[in-house]
Amino acid sequence: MNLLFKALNDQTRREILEYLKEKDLTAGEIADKFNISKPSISHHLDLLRQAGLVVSVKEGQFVYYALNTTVMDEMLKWIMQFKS
Amino acid sequence: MNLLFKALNDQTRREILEYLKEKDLTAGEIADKFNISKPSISHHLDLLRQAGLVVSVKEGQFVYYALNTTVMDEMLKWIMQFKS
DNA sequence: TATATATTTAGACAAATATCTAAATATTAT
DNA sequence: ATAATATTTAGATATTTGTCTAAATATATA
Repeated sequence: MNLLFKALNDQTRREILEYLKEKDLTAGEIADKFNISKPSISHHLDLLRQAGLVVSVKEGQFVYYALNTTVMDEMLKWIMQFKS
Repeated sequence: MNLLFKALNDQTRREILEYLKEKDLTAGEIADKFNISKPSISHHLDLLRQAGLVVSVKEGQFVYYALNTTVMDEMLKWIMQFKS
């Protein structure tokens, strides 16, 4: 839960997730969407991966990132406890 | 959204919300539940208030804090966009 | 094999954050 | 009025975080 909330506590990372909602993207394609250096984006992707929010697959020289929403269920459940 | 995610990105603050789920509490009662100084708890409560997650009402020398879950709806909606 | 491309790692740095103690403010009770 | 209680504000400090540049690693291509 800590890693999850931490990962989502950043506008850039939340936007990355929204891009990945549309389709899988390489690290470079993601970086191109922001005015932030590639190493910084790489770091953001690492935090998202640590939280389980994305998975990465290497294809040749590219690394594809894809959304994994299953970990969000835990968070949904946590929030829902307050709404009942 | 930023303030909301920020407020929830802390174990102590999340626990405060869980205590407030049971019943309204004064600042002092909340502080008593943690091994953290009262000023620090006061600061946590301020962040929760900024996020709209709690409201406070002064009653005499006490300040009662109560949960406000309506702001969680926005967050729920944001998360749900990924689950559909 | 040498070069170009894609990505990550390493290390540095400024800004944000969680915490503390001391002091200030507000209210109640003697 | 004075003292006691509840809470917040102010200011300091160590840690965490987001960012950068430079370098390292891995893969593809000429």
